[in-house]
This record gives sequence, C-alpha cells and structure tokens, in this order.
Amino acid sequence: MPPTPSPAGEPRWLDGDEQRVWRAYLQATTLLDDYLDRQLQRDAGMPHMYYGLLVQLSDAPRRRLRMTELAKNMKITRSRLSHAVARLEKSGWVRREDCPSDKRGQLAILTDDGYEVLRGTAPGHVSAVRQALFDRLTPEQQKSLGEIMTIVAEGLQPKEAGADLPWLR
Amino acid sequence: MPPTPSPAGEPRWLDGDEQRVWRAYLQATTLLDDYLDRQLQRDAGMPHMYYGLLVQLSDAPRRRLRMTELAKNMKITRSRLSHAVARLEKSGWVRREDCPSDKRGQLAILTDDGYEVLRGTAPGHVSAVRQALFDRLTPEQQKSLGEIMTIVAEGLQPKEAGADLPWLR
DNA sequence: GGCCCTTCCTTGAACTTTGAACAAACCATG
DNA sequence: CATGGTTTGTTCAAAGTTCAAGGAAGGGCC
Repeated sequence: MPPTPSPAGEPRWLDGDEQRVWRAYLQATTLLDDYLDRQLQRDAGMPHMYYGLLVQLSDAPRRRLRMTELAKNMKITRSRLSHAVARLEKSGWVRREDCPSDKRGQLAILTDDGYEVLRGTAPGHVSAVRQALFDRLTPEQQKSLGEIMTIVAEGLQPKEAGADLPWLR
Repeated sequence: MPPTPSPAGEPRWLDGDEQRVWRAYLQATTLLDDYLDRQLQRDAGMPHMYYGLLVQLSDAPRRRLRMTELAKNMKITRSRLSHAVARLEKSGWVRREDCPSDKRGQLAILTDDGYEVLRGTAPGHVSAVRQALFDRLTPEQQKSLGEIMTIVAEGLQPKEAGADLPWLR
C-alpha cells in the first residue's frame, strides 16, 4: 500500500522490520486464540472468554463479582458480559443475585457446578497454554513478553479519570 | 484454581510471574484487537480481519488470490473466508472470478473501489498501530516481540504434511 | 472409463459479538 | 427533596464466526 500522498502529509509507513513484527503478531495471536478456543470448546464446552469469566469469579472473594467489575477485569463491554453470563447461567455454571448495596447492581456468582468444570478443565487448559507459549520461550523472552504486553495494555486502558489526581475531579 | 490433584498427576500450574505475563498478554491482545476493530469500523466500515483481507489482495500479483491461499495467509478457515468475501463483495470491494486452471477454484480480486478504500484508510490505520504498539516499545522490544511472535506462530501452524520430508508421504 | 479418495468452496443453523437504545437506581447540587 | 446528569445492567437487531454437511472437480489406480 505504500507510496501515495495523503491528507496529513506522507504517513510514516511500517518499514520492513516493523511489517514483519506486525504480521507475526497478527498471525500468532489469531492462531493462539483459535487454538485455545477450540481446546476449551472441546474440553469445557465454552469459548475461551467464557472460561476466563469463570476464572475471574473463582479468584474473587466469595466467588462473586459485580457485573461491571467483571467486565472491567476482562476488558469487555457490559453488553457482551450480559450475554455471556446469560449463557453461563443457562449452563448452570454461574448464577445471578441482586446486589444488596446497590439496587441497580447484579452479582455474578460461580456455582459449584461451575467450580467443578473449572477444576476439571483447568489442567488441560494450562498445559495447552504452556505448550503453545511458555514452553517455547526462554525465561528472558517470557520476561520481555510480560513487559511488552503490560506496556501495550496500559497504553490502551481508558485511563481512570483522576484515579491518581482525585482532587482534580 | 491451583491446589487440587488431577487425573494425570499434579499439573504444572503457572507460577506468579507466568500468570502475570499471561494476564498481560490476554489483556493487551483483547484491548488492541478491540481498539483496531473500532478504528477500522469507524474509518473504513469493516472489521480488522476484513481489512487484512484487502491488504493481502493488494499485495498479491494482479491483486488476486485463490480463496485457499488467502485463507492460509490470514490463518482463517475457508468457511470464514467465504462469508467474509461474500460481505466484501456486497460492499463492492472484492469480486470473485472462476479460476481458469482449476474449475473448483475461485479467485478473490480486489476491485478499484476496494483499492481506494485501502488507500484512503491505510494511513489512519498505520498510525493507530504505531500509536498503540510501536511507538511505545524500544527497538529491542520490537525485535524481541517479533521473535517471540514468530516462534509462537510457527509452533501453532498445522505443519505442512511432509513439506520437508516429501519422500515419507 | 469407473472407482474412490481428496481438495475446493459454499451453505445453513447455531452461537457470539457489537452498538445503540432503554429503564431503573444512584447521586450531586441547589 | 426535586432535578438533571451519571451509572448499571439489559435488550434488540444486525453483523460476524463456527461447525457440520454437501456438491463439484481433480487425480490416482485398476
């Protein structure tokens, strides 16, 4: 697509190295995502994202979380979460409860069935992740990956308005 | 989810560092994916994957590719591609043509309209990628990311049956 | 040619995601 | 304590993805 003028002057195209990095990134992430989706669909009967929701709940105190909390943790929209929880509820792995302190609120709660599914499928999932990712990387690469991904994630977070400057709100 | 026996002995759970890396990876990739999807949906009227298809076509000789080729390049299923191309065809950015050498085959061809859309939106897309990824990383980190992603991608490619051992087929 | 197996691509149904729109509850302010 | 703006979670419809099934063409082999 390169050489062509444009409204705001010539854009800085990706050079050869950058293009290779970007393509590798795109390919690796789609392959890994598909791989884990298939693995979990097969072994747990749910997509990767839904599995992640159960994990979040299992880590939370009393295995419950406000919908919005859960959505924030998973970086997904509330709409998407609503649908997902509805589905997980139908499967019997999550149930909802009204939030006592805020009548608008809903709590998503991991059921015992949900916990069992997680316990049963977590080992297989972890080894899939290891096999596809960690086992192939040196310790330095793992560290580097962590740093890079942390930077990228932080750069894309809709920054908490005044989270660190509360007096300016 | 950690301490619990399991069928095949105690699985090797992710340790603290590994968990942090994995979470950062998941968060960064979903945030980046959503970010670019929204960017392209807004500016080009299509999801990121579809944009990628147009890019592939624009890079191909005569701006055309067999469906299977295209699917392989993008690491997606032929089914998904079929639907996607159908949509892009409806938008007028791609058209199909029968493959002359193989009557089963279809060629996906980038139309002039498709090319124009690409030319118009590529600069904005590139700067989104830069801003979200490259501009935040040191040259060393970019290099490292490329290496890591290449390793992961290669590990997940359904290895070309006998591509390097053709005599064993 | 006839047979069988494979590859190529499409299709339809089920499922998931998106984005806009909405009602209910909260809350800051006057 | 009213009022207007915000937050919470859901809903609908449209769009995208998955998976299994299937028709058509290629290709090896007798």
